[in-house]
Amino acid sequence: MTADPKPERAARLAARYRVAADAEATVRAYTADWAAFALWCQARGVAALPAAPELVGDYLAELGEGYARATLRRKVAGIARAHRLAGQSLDTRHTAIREVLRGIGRTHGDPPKRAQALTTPEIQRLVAVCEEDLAGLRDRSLLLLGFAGALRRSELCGISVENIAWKPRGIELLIPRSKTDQEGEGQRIGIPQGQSVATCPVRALKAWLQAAGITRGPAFRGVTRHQTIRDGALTGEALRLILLKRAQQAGIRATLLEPLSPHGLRAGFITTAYRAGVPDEEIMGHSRHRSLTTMRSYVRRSRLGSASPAGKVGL
DNA sequence: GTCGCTAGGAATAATGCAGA
DNA sequence: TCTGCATTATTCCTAGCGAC
Repeated sequence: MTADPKPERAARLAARYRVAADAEATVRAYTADWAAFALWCQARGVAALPAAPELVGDYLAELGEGYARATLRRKVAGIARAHRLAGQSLDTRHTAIREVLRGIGRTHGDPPKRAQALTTPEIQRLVAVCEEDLAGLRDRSLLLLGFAGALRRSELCGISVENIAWKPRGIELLIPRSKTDQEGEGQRIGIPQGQSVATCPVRALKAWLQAAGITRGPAFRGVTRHQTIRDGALTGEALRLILLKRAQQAGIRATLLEPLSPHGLRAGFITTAYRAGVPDEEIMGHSRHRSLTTMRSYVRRSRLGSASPAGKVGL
């Protein structure tokens, strides 16, 4: 009797889908975390699998002074993940792990760095330094669309011409996949025309696409200094470098706790919308936040400005 | 050699969810 | 409602590439 090939195929498919279940970034991070822990165990002549919570606690304590608590937490998740894959278990809530993490946080904890919120005045300054050549048109469009759409850098770089629906009063943008849409169901946001021609994201996008002759594929691409357009989409890192360059030209400076990054476009939109009195649910609908708490973390930052209660007590 | 990127790795922030 | 956890995206840094 020959074996039925179907179960074999099903097993292969299942294995392939198990691999695809986690994002590439997660797999990369967890693999590195596990490799580092295994090496540490090997150097001490102890087994990494299964690891006792006390051993993981010792590992964290040794790493403690060099890493942020967020990183240590992820390392624990990576080690636990390796245990699950091997059919073992690691109690990440064991006091030997939890108390070490808490202790490291209390002893060496630094305030987390957050992207500097780039609000309308900063956007105007950034846009003003963009020239009328191809790179300038592209950068202006990138900055305005990223801000107006409250887009993450991956979403901004991932926009293709096919995802843009031109409407009489603006555009409708289809975000095919995002951090909060892992299944790729797609989310649509509307970007209306701006009141000022100089800062209108819709006009800026149209100007860039027309000048670059882009009619399909990635909307935002590399531009060489000789004004030729590359084929592929810009990477997130390229976007960050572009923002840093424009910020330097515009005299916008980063601070130690609030560095400049493309995420500042998103943070800036939320901050500006909140200051303008836009209701929470409308902001969340546009920024595609599912959690009010997360969205409000941006709102708290905005209160550092004139809207802070501390600014209203007559000091 | 310079510019404008891309690629890759390590570290860290952002995010949503489950459970207390 | 708050907190902690797990997951994922982003940041930062460095090296390298291709076009001029």
